Amino acid sequence: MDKSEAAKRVALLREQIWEANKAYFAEDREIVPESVRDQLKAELIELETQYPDLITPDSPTQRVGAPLSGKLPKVDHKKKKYSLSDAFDAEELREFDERIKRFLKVDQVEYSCELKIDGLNITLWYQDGKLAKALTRGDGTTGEDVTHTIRTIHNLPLELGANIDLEVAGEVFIGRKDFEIINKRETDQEFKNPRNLAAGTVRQLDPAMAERRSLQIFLYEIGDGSQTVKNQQLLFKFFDQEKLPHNPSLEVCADIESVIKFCEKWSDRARHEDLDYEIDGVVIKVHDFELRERLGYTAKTAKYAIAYKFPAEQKYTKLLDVDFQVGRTGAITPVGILEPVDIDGSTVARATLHNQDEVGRKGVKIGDTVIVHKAGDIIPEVVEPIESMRDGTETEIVFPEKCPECGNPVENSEIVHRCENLDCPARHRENLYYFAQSLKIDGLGPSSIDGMLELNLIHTPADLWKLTPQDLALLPLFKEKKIFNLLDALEERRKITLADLLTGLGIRLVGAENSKIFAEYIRSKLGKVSLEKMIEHIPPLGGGAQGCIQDDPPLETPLEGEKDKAFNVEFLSDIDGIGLKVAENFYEFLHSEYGRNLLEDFVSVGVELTWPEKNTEDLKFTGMKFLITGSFEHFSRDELKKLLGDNGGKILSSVSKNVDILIAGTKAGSKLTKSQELGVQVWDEDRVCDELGVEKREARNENTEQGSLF
DNA sequence: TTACCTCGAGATCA
DNA sequence: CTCGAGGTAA
Repeated sequence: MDKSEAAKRVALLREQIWEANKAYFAEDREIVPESVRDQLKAELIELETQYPDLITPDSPTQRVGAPLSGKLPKVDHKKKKYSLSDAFDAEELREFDERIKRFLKVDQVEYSCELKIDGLNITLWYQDGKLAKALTRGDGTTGEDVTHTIRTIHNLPLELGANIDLEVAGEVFIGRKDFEIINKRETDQEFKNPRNLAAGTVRQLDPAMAERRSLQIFLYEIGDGSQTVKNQQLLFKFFDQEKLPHNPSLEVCADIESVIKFCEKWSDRARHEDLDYEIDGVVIKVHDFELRERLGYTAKTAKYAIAYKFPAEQKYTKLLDVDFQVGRTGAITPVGILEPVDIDGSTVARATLHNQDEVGRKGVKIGDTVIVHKAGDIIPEVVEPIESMRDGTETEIVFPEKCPECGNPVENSEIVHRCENLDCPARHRENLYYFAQSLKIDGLGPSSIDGMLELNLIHTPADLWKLTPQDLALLPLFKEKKIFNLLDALEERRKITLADLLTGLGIRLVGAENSKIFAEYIRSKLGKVSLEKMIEHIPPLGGGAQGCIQDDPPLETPLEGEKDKAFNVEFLSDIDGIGLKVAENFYEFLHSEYGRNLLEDFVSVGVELTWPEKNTEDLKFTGMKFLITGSFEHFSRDELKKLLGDNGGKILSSVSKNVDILIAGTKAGSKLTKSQELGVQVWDEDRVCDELGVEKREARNENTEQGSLF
C-alpha cells in the first residue's frame, strides 16, 4: 500500500473506530462487536507504525500517553467554578422559581432540565480546536490537571471541527456495565460504586490504567461562549456539531410546574435502573443564558440553577453507642456508632447526631433501631428511631457533664454543649488539625500532629516552624523523605497572606470569607504592614479603647487617629459585611492573651505576611456611593443593586452627604426630597443603563413586588 | 462520612 | 508487597 492509499485507509479506520466508540459509550448500543473494534484499532496501529507521519494527536491510538511522575499539577480555573444549591421537594423548587421571577421582574421563566449524572465534575479547555487541558473542580478556584486520564475517554473528541478556543464542563463517570466488568476483572479488590471508582481513576497517574476503566463524559456547560450560544438547547446543538458528548435527557420547560413534572417522572427510582449510568437528581437551570448572567452568583452557588435531589435511600440499622467529640470551638458533638449498613454505595458506620436539641427532638436512645440516610448525598444522618422495635433494653443518651478530654465542667446552653476551657487539649489538637488543613501544609495530617503533641514538640500552630529535622526524627513514621517533605512544605508557607493566616487560626465565625474582609480592612487602615507592626496597633490587654501604643504615640492627623482605633469593636463592626457578633469574636481573639501571644509567636518563628497584588481593574462605578429609592420599570431593586455592585459601586441605605448618586424610580419618597436638599445627583434607571452601556430593556409586565430574597 | 489513589516506609523475596 | 497516612471527590 502506498502512502496516499494508507492515508485514506487511516482516515477511514479512525472514523469507524470513532463511530463504534460513540455508539458503544454514548448511546449504549453496539454497531460492531468488540472484537471488530479491536481489529480496526490493530490495523490502524499497524499503518501508523509503517507511516509514522500519518499519526495525528487526535488519533484513537494517541489517547494513552506516558504515566505522570509525582503529583498532579495544580492549575487555576479561568473563572471561579460555582456549585449548585439543592432542592428536595416541589415546594423548594417553587421558591426557587419565585426568587428568580422576583429578581428579573417577570412572571414566567423558561427552565432547562437535565438528569444529574452521579460522577465528578471536570472542566475541559480546547485550544485551537485541540483538547489542551482537563481540570478537576478542586476548591472552585484551583483544580488538578488530569488531562492524561481524561484523554482516554473514548467518547470525547480530542480535536474539534473548528480551530477554536473553548471551555466546556461536564460529568465524568463509569457506566454500570463497565463497572461490573471492571469488578469481575480486577479480582484482588472489590470496588464499591462507580462514582468513587471514576473519581479515583481520573486521578490515576498511569493513563493506561485509566483507559482500562472505560471513563465516559457528558458535557453540559460552556465557559465563555454565551455570546454565540443563547440557551441550553442551542448549546447541546453546538455540542452535536462539534461531536461533543452530552446526555440526551435535556428538556425545556415553560414553567416551574412542568419542571416539577419532569422531576417527579425521574424521581421514581425504578424508572432509571435501565440507564447505564447512575443519576442522583435533576439539574434545573434558567434556560436563557442572558438571564443567567443577569442573575449571577452567590459566594458559592449560581443563582440561576438548582439541583433537585432524589429522595435519599433510607435504611434501618442499630444505634450501638454514642461518642462525644470535642471540636475546635469546644462544641461537644454526639456521634452515633452504628451497626454498619450499606446505603447507596457505601458502608455507613457513624452518623452525627448534631446536638442535644436534635437528640431530644428525635427521641433516639442507645440500642434503638434507627432509620439512617445520607443528607445531601454525603453526610450520614440518623432520621428517627423505630419506636415499635424497642425491647426495653434501650438507654437514654446522656450528655457528659465534664469535657471528655480535659474534665472541665461543660457549659450547657439550650442547644450546644461546650467545653469553654481554652487550654483543653482537644481544642488545641483540633485547632492544629484545622490550621494544617486550612493552610494546606502538605504531609501534615492528624496523625502527625498527634505524634508531635504527644512528644511535646508543638503546642501552638506557630511552633510548627520551630521544628527541626531532629525533632521530626523522633516521630515513628518520619524518616528522611517525610521529614524534609514536611519541612519544605512549612518553608513554603512561611510567607502567607493575612487572610490565609486569619482563616487558619479558626477564630469562631471568622472563616475564609470574613478573614478576607478583615485583611482587606487592615490593609486599608494600616497599609501593607508586617505582622509585627500590625500587632503594635492592637491596643494591649486591659488598655483603654484608645489604646496606648508603645513607641508610636498617638498622632494628631485624622488618619493616624483612625489607625489607633482600627481594632476597636465599633470600628470592626462598621466594616461592610461584618456584623457585631463576628467583630466581637475577632476583637476578643486579638485582645486575648492567647491570641496576642500566638500572633507574637508567629513573628518570632519568622512567619511573614505577604500582600497579594490587588487586581485594581477600575470599574465604571469604582468608589461611587449609591442610594436607591422608589421602584423601577425594568429592574427589581435587587437586580439594580447587583448591577451597581458588579461595576464597583457601593450601595448605602440612608441619605447623607456621603451619597454620590441617588437612583430614583417611581413612587420615590422622602429619600428623594432629602437628597435634593443635600444637592445629591439624581439618576433614573435609563441613566444607569446609559452609563454602563447596557441595552435598555423592552417594557415588561408590571410587577412592583420587591424584596431581598437572595 | 466514605472510597479511592499515591506516597513513604518497612517487610519479604529473589 | 502491604500498610498507614494524606489528599481529594461527592
